[in-house]
Amino acid sequence: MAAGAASPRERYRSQVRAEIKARAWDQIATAGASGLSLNAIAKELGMSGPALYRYFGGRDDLITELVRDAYRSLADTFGAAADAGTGLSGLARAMRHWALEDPQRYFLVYGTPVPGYRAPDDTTATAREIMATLLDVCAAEAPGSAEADGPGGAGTAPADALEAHLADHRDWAGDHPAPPHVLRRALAYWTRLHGVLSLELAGHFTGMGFDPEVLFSAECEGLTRRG
Amino acid sequence: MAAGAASPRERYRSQVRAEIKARAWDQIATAGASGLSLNAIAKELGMSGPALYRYFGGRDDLITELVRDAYRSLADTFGAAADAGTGLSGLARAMRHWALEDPQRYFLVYGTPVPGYRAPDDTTATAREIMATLLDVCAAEAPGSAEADGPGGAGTAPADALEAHLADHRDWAGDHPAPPHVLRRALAYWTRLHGVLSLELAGHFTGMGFDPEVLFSAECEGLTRRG
DNA sequence: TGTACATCAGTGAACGCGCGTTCACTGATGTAC
DNA sequence: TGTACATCAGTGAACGCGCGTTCACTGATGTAC
Repeated sequence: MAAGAASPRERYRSQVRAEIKARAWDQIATAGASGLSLNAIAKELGMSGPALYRYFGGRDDLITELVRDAYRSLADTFGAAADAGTGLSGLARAMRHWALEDPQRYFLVYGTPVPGYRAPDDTTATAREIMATLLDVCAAEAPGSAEADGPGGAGTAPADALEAHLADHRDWAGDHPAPPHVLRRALAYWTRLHGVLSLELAGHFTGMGFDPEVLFSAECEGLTRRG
Repeated sequence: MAAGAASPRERYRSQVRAEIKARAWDQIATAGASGLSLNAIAKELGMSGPALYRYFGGRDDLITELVRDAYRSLADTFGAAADAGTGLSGLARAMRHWALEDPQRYFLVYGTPVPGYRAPDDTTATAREIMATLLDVCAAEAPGSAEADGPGGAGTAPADALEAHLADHRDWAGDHPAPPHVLRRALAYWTRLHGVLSLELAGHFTGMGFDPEVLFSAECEGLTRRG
């Protein structure tokens, strides 16, 4: 932190900004993102509606900022989990924890897209950072060759087709040196986690009788060990 | 159809009801479920706002009806795919087709839950019907014993733990005679499909460079064949 | 076939509401000399 | 240290808007005799 000391005004400003965001998150948790209201936030903060325009360009700007923060916090969570050296399943558990901690934050990123809205451009970079972390951990953990994969892994025609396809379509991996079978595993792992999480968070397992965590664990390990 | 012939009035009524719903779907596709407006629907239909109250109790009733229809149409799609005898991957492809046909319909069922709203009770029954169909097809296709599963299948500790857990927590399967390893495979299959679909439909693969369909196919076959 | 009545689709005015946002203004806080 | 000025947080009134919903009413369609 080499930046000059923030002036009192700047400190105050960012404090209020943070408070506004906190209230915004509360509201999203209560009424969903579409129920977010500037006036309601202002009221909860004990100030008048128009005051918020000192801090955000408007409702859309505020939401954009929340989306950005949500992406950022997942990327950080991922980064920390990778540094902890707990491997792929550590990454998965970190993600599940992050999601359960605030389901609406998860949904703001991975939930139903609102038709008109476009996420800010820099989230793409953050999304790739997340994938890069996943690829790092995946590469470190992967067996040296594809044939170590089992059912659903290399050796089945569609999995081979996918690996071949990914070898030629790896924009999302940037310049990561991961070989195709790692790309495939990372991608499959990623989607499987989201499969369990999105259903769990949306409540589609409630009333089914089983514990989502057990299912999650099984999906966690499914791609990393073999039977 | 043994019911008595519908009176002209009844015919007209259900026609208008259908038209209202159709417009509602259009609107959801355009602005998301939260942007659905009775007045706007009425305007598009060339009638006044209050007229809709002849057909639905109000906005919430209309949405509830749409949710019910969405569940029903997926259950029917599943049923037809099962009858077609195209196996598990036929089921999966039918589901993907159903989802791509109208992403907002998918999201109305599996997307971000709106915190206050509760789905109508009878959707639970439809949801179980869907799982029952999945179990049927899964059971027909499954190898006779668990040991035929590969990596991520039986033989790994978490997968065994899941099977054991499911053997004791099978409310969702009703009285379906499927053995534990079929329960596990059905559930894993189900969540994996949703993993790819929810990310694809929400647009998280756009700009990544690969074709979601290839990934989907790989996940389709992953649990059904072995390498 | 014709008349009397009931049903019911649809209208138009009105209700209260909360929303995002603008604008001119006040008053406190900081800065420059 | 004190004064003059600039910055800027926050207010309150007002704007137009679209929303869901109610209500009394009109007029057409169906039914019963």
